[in-house]
Amino acid sequence: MALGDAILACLTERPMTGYELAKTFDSSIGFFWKADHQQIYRELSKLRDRGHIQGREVVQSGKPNKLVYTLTPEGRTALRHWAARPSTPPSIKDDLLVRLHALDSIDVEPMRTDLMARLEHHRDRHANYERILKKRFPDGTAEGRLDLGNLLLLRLGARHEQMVADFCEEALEALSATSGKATVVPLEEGKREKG
Amino acid sequence: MALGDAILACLTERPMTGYELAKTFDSSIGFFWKADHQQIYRELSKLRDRGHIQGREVVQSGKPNKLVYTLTPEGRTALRHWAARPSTPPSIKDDLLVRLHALDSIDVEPMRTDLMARLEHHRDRHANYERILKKRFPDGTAEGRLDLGNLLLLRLGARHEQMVADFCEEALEALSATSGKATVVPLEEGKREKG
DNA sequence: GGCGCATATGCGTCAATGTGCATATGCGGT
DNA sequence: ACCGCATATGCACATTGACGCATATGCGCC
Repeated sequence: MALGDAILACLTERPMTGYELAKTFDSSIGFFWKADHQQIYRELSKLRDRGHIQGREVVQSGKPNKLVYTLTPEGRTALRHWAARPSTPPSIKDDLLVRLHALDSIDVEPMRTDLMARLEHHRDRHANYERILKKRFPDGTAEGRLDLGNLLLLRLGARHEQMVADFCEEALEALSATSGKATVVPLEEGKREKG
Repeated sequence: MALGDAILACLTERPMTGYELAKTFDSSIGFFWKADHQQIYRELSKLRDRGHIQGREVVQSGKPNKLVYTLTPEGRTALRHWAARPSTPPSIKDDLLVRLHALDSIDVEPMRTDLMARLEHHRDRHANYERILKKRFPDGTAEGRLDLGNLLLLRLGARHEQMVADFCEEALEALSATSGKATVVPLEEGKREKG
């Protein structure tokens, strides 16, 4: 039940609707955690049933009415209880790693293409973190406890992306050295499976 | 369908039984990917139904007979097809990050305890990666394509653990500076929820 | 002789997650 | 008039994952 707690954590900042939460999960927290709107609405219903959050309907014209969710005292307590439990270190579970493990049984060219795309992706995200860091923490220090948490969060994100980007570069270099050496028969076009 | 492909990737090395795969997922690949034996057996059944792997029963005395699974040509092709698709960058999804985001609504002491445990955990893993690297790649270079993949894999693992460990240290330092400042009422004993 | 352990495979259930589809409406473009 | 888009919420289904439990047997320990 981690997504529920992530939502509670978001609601400590300010009351939000499911729609807003979905957008939040598309930016700030969402850099670390992916969740689409259905997942969030479902979790919101559960949290409401448990009494951890309270919904207040706001009538709107031209748009559907919205439900603004607020943390209840029970919700705050639940969040604190959850945060007091030891965390479980997550595993990485990146397709890239599995492919590396079977590197001599797969085709190098798609792997190189993928590594290049990933390199760009992680560089973009890194730049994004750095941009936000410069904007929110120009002098690299935080004042309150909330700010401290977000500063640390952004720093971790930046470092992580930096590290993965470096890794992609290194892997590409290493692959260049052996490229075309033991390449298997190319895949026939039109036979590739899709996601 | 990523676990299935991870299993196919493992079977490129050598034929294995479900039991052996479970142990593999507890060590080498398992550093990045957690899967218990039930999950693996279920996935093996699916892969067998698809014709990606072939089971050969080996009669044993004293122990239950074992099923040694081998990659079929179809399985190899499926793995190559899968590896030719672009990978999706995974999200981090670490409880620690959620807690940091809500840092001013939770208790610091359990957070510090947790960070210390995590620091130890990631240091241990880092040491483990370094140990394996020194043993398998004493001069830091790989010969074949398979070795190259594993070298890169271990290097990524080592760097990742190093980075997270550094982060834990930094977070602990930063928390020390503010500790006891805005601490909320401590949780009552016996009221903590469990996993 | 009973207990736990390693070997070896598997079922059942539930929570978490992912994907597609449904509904309702105003606004701006073609 | 119709289409797509942003706003706003939600159901249904399938897959994946986590957890407990079941079965079968030989071996060493106390």
